[in-house]
Amino acid sequence: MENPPEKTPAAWEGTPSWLLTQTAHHAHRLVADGFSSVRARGYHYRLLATLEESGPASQAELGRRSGIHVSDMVATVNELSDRRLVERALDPSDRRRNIVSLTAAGRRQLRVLEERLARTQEELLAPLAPEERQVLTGLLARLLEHHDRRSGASGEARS
Amino acid sequence: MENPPEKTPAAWEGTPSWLLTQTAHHAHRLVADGFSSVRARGYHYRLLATLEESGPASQAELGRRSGIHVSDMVATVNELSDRRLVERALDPSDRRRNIVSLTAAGRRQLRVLEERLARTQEELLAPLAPEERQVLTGLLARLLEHHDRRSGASGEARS
DNA sequence: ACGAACCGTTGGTGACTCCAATGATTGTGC
DNA sequence: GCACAATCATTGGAGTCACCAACGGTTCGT
Repeated sequence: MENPPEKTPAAWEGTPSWLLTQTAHHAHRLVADGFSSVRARGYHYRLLATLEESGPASQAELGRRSGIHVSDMVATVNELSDRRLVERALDPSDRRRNIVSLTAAGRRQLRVLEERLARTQEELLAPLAPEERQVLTGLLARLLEHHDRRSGASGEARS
Repeated sequence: MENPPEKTPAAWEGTPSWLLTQTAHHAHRLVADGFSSVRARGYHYRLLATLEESGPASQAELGRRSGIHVSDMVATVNELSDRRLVERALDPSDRRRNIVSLTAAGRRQLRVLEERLARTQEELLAPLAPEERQVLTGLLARLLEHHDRRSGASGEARS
């Protein structure tokens, strides 16, 4: 051709939304890669971590706590209970519910995932100085809180 | 129940990767919402913008320029050409290729999408002061560049 | 006891990304 | 010139994350 020399950096590449989503894509890939080496994915970690933090609960309750949609919770619990990382037991006091709880193996798996996750954070923020990392997380946290409030506003378990 | 009072903020909620992906999720939703009101999605905008910036090209070439996977390019071009926003013509000099080009309607649509996108950026960054916005985009850009280099390293059409 | 609300489950949608395989076409090496 | 390699468009699939509608079973409020 006769017009390719132009190295146009693409209009959208400077937009905050692009920077955010692309960086997040890298972050997600790093996390997923770290998890996949132990046959896990994001939902697995979130569920295990939620279970350890707030204890056994019904799937609906866990969904509220972890932000995982109830219908996705089914598959997640299935996958984890197939590998004996969580246990699904009937609630004798309410036969609608399954009470999901962490097994010893699940707790061990969680430790592994936490370690993987921590290493990923390092990798993700590698090019930034400690100070800059704080600035970044601070700004992101503010953005996140702002948008969480106006839409969804999840994370309310309190009565 | 009898044990919900604990308001555990969840371990992962402070991790940079969580903040990033969640904020990006909001960003993506805002952008998608803005686009969907004119029946468009991210790929449509990216393709239209790429076409305007670097001119008509084959689908493979457009894929390289826009970062859209070739197999997704097919569907994207289909959708846009169905609505006469782009044109798919056979390349007389190479019968393997389709030469995709922008129509007048496509250019108009691009103007609309750009306007939507710009408004979305405002919405996204609403809680941040102008100075903070610059800091954020700067940090994100550095992260993105870093990770773009080590993986993929796409965006190289020049020799 | 009846209806409302809740629970788990199934099955589907959508966006974005990526991969493998295929047939047609072009270019290259010999 | 011809066989082989490379390129192009296309199809079909996968995987992650998120969300929705509907179902039957269960419990709760009235």
